[in-house]
Amino acid sequence: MKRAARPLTIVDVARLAGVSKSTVARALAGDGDISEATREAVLKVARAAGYERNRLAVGMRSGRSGLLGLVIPDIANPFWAEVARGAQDRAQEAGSSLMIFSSDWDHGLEAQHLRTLRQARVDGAIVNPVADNFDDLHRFGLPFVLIGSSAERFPETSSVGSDIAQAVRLGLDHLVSKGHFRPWLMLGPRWRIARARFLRAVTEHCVERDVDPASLPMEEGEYTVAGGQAAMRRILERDRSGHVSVFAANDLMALGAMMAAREAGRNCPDDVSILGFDGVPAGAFSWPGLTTIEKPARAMGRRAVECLFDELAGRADHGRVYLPCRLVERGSLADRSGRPAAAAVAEMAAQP
Amino acid sequence: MKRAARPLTIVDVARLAGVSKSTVARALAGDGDISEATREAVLKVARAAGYERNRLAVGMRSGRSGLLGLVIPDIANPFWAEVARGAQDRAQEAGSSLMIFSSDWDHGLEAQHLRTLRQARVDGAIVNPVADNFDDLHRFGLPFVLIGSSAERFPETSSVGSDIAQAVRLGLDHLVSKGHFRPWLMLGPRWRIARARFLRAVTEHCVERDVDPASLPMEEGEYTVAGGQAAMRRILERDRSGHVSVFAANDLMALGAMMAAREAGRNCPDDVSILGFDGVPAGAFSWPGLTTIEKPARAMGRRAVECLFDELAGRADHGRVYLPCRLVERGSLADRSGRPAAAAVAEMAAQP
DNA sequence: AAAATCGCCGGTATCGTTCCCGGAAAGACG
DNA sequence: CGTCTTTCCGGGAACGATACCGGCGATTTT
Repeated sequence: MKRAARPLTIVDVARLAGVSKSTVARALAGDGDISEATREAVLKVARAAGYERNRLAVGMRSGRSGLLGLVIPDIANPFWAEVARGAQDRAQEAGSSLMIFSSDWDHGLEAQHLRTLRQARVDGAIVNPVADNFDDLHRFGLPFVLIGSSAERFPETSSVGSDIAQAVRLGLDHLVSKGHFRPWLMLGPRWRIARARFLRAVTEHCVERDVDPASLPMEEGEYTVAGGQAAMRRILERDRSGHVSVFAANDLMALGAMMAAREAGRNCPDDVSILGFDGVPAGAFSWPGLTTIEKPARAMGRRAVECLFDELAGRADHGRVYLPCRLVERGSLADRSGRPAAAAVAEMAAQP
Repeated sequence: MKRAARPLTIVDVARLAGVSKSTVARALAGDGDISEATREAVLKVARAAGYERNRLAVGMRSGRSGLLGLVIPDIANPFWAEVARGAQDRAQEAGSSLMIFSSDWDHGLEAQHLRTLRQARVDGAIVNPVADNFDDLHRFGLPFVLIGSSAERFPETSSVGSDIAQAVRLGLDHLVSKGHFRPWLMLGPRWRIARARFLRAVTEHCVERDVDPASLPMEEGEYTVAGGQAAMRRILERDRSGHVSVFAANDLMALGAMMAAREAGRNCPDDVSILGFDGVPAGAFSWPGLTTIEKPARAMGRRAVECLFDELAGRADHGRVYLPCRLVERGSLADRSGRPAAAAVAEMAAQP
């Protein structure tokens, strides 16, 4: 156990190998003017001596620190944790490491994190910006990639998100295929960017299918369990027409809706059908299991890192990447496709 | 928007302020031989010019990078994500930043992450070691603090964990207070260190209460939903004595047990009572809500960083810190304390 | 055969910061 | 007034690595 207190440097290796430090640097870099024989010899000596490259010094001289930044709302949120994991894995494959920061949807914190990243001389960053806080990003001065929503304001940067339009299509088609022709839409609060995107996707899909978007009933609430619970209570009050179907814009709201239904003595999926959106792990443990549309969180993280590398390499196409979502069927949606046609027509005609 | 492509250096600030770079360094450091007047002036110039300290260079020259490492099994696991969040917050308060790595319970990956941390010249690290992989840690060569379990093998390093003994006491006392005198113990697999600690705590508590530990029935399985489900099926097969109570060593297992009970047509909490251990968020959304013992994950993260700072400052007492757990009552535990005494006695006498 | 090219390597400057040393100015004291 | 501290600041040497330049043989070109 005689590990040297002070780590070895490149000149130590050079002395041990009987070459100059330039040669050692070339051997380590792997691409310089060096013969295969000496490279092997040098690397062998370096390994045997337990040399480990000082990435601080490398970053300082070469201008590339090998560090990447990730600024997300909250690492303790399961969705963002998945994103972080994907980014982490991809960064590691490329030999860089990730510095993760949680902004808690707070402008000041976000600005502070961006400053920290600049001081750490990260090569670039992946950011999910707090709504309306684009000034700090504009003066960030380093390459970055957006993740999540709200990419509209940055025409010159690339971004990675989930394909909301495709997800909504998937959800509505599934609802219809199970015999739910007029589902309630449970939306988030008006100031959230995600709400507008969700609603727009619904409208477009309705137009494609020759359905009047205005015919779909709506309720709204916070993107939380409590918000979904409250919204569901209002829905159950307004809708007395037998089976109630709900398409929630968020899994937590969907879970809340499930709880509200139970409180009201309604059984899911017999009396109430619920479709969620996100794919949080908790949805698998509820009863019944939450049928939902899963966002590709981990893949988004991976892809964002790849986009950032493109940006860094100068071969940036500034594209928007929208990754497809996946339907996860569990048990919260009743199959009503076998009902007599008359019943379906009656439901469609009913006014809540 | 004319941000300089190349960031300013300390000599730029020196030129702007009309002093030497040493003086600027002193002003920035905040404690050197410098008059209050010049410090103010220099800082003002630095701020106005948008100077930002290069932490790479600082780390290189001073030997302290301001970087901390955190190696955990999986950042996408809600428990570890909470730990990471706590560590992150505390590190930020102290002006350092955290590099997080997921080992996936894999020896090779863990070793690789430790190497990366050494190359990044982190000041120290917080590690939840993969079982039996202590060699890599021993040759890590940098200050570190253990988090989670398995601290026994490192008498010379401090560690932070949850107080399993107190948690088990809390759980067993609560079970008894609700009239569950002989709960099943649902344990993890034999090779996991946590299992032994849990079992030891149970034994100690039983001895204190003059109960024969061997009288408590047990089942075991993987620390997963599927593992808990399988274990619960075996329990229900073996125990035909009316109400079945289970103390699971892990929330995921508890959730699995709940699902198995439902499959078997048993109602929770009327026919079956379940107590979990961990405090994962999903437990709040199950039906019924999972009564559980919550580990102070975020506090553990914070505390681990503080211990690491102590270690770095040389004032390490190499202590073991065990943070208390908290009982969270939801609905998975029936209150049977009001039953006639005869029934309770009969239950205690019954053989599964 | 002289000149140009090429592969491979060593020496030196440099990245941005901190640390140490020495010196100038200012105050203290006999 | 001379000397001795004390306070404050500037100059240079590191830290560990890479970038660049130039040199030396060996090979190729004209």
